[in-house]
Amino acid sequence: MRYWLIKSEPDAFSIDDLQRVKREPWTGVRNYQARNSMRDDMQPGDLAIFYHSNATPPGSVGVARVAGEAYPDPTQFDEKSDYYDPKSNPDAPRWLLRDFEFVAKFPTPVSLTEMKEDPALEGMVVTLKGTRLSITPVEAKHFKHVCKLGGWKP
DNA sequence: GCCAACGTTGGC
DNA sequence: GCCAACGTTGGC
Repeated sequence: MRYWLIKSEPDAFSIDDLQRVKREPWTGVRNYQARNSMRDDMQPGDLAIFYHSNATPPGSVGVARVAGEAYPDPTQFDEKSDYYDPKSNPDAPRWLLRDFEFVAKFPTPVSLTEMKEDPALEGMVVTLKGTRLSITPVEAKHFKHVCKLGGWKP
């Protein structure tokens, strides 16, 4: 079992949206490192902190679960999509994704500021300066601590 | 393969 | 809206 953090802008897709739809394909990731995490490193059942970026305040708001295996992101072939990638070949798709299932919304959201100030979360990627990666691995102890701060028991 | 220019992310 | 960080692109 591995742990992850996935970022989403709540204006585009929030934890409430995930709670409503229950399961969502994580479309639009166009960064190779993040793609490799989804393609190679995730296992069905892994848990991920759901993080709101570009929010007020930014922070961790819940938990999602990796649902199923990696498959091609359909938006890369959709000319009308913002995520259309004309260089991606349908015979060898460049962008793969996973579905995520809703697990929990934290009773108490954990702001980025709070995470940065907490010594127990030292070294967690999302708290480091200049980290723009939308999908990052999370250590088990960090995952558990964020859940505790959020008032949720795994 | 270097690296300058450019685009994007995302906190503030 | 600003801008630091940093990934990508493309000329050479």
